[in-house]
Amino acid sequence: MKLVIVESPAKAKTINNYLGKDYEVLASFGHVRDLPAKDGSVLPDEDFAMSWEVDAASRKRLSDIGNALKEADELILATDPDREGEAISWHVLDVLRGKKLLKDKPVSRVVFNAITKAAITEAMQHPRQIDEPLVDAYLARRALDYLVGFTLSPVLWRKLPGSRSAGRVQSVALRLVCERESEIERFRPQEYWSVGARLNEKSKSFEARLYSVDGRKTDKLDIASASEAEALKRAIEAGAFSVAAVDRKPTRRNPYPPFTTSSLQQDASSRLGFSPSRTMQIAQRLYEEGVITYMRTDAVQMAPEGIDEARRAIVKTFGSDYLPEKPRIYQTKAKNAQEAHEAIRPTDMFRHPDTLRGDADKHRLYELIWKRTLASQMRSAEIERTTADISVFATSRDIALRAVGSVVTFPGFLALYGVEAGADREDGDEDSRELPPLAVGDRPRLEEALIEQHFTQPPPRYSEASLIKKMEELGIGRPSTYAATMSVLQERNYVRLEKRTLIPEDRGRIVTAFLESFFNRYVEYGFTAQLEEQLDLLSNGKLAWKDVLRQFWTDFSAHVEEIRTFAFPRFWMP
DNA sequence: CAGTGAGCGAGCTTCCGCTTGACTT
Repeated sequence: MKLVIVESPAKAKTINNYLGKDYEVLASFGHVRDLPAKDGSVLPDEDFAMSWEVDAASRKRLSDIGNALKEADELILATDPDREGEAISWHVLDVLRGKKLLKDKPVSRVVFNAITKAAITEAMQHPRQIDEPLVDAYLARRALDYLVGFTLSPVLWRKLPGSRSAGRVQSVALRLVCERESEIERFRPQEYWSVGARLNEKSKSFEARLYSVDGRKTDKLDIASASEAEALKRAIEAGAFSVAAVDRKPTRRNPYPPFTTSSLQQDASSRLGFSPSRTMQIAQRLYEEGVITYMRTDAVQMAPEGIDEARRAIVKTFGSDYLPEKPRIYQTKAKNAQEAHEAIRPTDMFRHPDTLRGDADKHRLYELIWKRTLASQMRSAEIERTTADISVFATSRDIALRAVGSVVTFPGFLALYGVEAGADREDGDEDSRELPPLAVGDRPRLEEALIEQHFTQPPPRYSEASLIKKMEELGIGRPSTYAATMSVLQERNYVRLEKRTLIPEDRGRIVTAFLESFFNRYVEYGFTAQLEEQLDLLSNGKLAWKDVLRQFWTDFSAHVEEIRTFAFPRFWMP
């Protein structure tokens, strides 16, 4: 019998089915050990010695694994194919060796990117050993996070009473919220006017907007006062109209890629009103029931089986007109993506949402995943976009208007997964606006000249979901921790959630101001990205992990000492 | 003499990332 170790029990169950009787698959339930949450867990002065501690729950798991190992003649470590996965294998192996349970039994490491029979069978034929440089990169990451957090936090306690914590991830997330708030406070709304006309041709009304005045194209903010707008309105009212040019252009809109953790959290937030943590709780249940693939992922790729099933489901549901000739392949754009899993998708595309039993939230989330997955493989929507240039003549000014309309000539994926209003383009409403059939030389008549006052708007506050999206873009945090980071910022009273937007508390803003002033390097938006570059070199064997840590610690500790002993003026203390 | 209050010292907080139950409500 061969003993296989993976991290999650649901994954263990699936793999057990694929591998059959000669194997026993057990779950480690995540990292089996961690640094104790107290001082001295990493000792820079003792060559960065790290002390590991097995918690009570893991102790039980490890003894189960140990007992199974007694009956087994081989150990196969099959945790995720990324840095943290390699570390889990290393931790498990290190504990088993420490207990002298391994004897002389062979140990190997296998990795697969999708939990499918083909991928696992293939992986089993290519075993390797633990990737030590990758484990080293984990050790450097783990130690650095500990040293930053457990050094900066006490400095904060001392200098800013009431503050609670700082860290590589949470402090940057907090900074994003605070900087956005400052932008909003600095923002001065600017007045501008839109000018246009409601015209009529062949008994059908349509709207045209001001395009140019005296031969110069007008920009959004060009008409800044009521008097200018009214002058233009009078000129339009006095004029006559002629269609000078009509341009019809077919365009297409492509579907979105399948869900990652971050994009699922965003869409569940905007379309269903779920918080990221609620989304993850529901997704976890769907995963445990075997209904969806793993929900903590940064990959947009689907296993070939998934793509194939989606394509067959499209034909069955919509007919072959909705199926593109070739499968769509998506590329991950997120920085720092590890792509240890595939995208989040239904495990069975023929499991229609309406057949899913269970509560309403589960049904709604599954329906969103099902639709997004299916849509991601459907044909593009085809849209005919018409642009009509209309000159205004017989009036005091040289004015041109432009009318834009578009008609969906083939819905494609839009039949299933609509584009959210205002989601990614300002002129989104024009997608559905239809123009009458216009031809050059037509003389539409004026129904009404239109002017309207507007003010520019400040940037919006972040929601939990949009902050996570931003963090993902910066490569900060991981799918397994996005929701947790949102909770930390609130528990520390650094931010509060109001109408699903994040508002920084005074305490959060003071902490951010302090960190920006005295530890700017460590809360820069690119700090994690720079760290990741070093970790890449490390995992390629081009750097030694202790050298990376030593370089970091030399600068960091000297700087901390300087700030820690600096006598702040009394007024600093709140 | 009892109550008050100044002053002192001890103990506590804290990171990120991987994973579920075992808790309570």
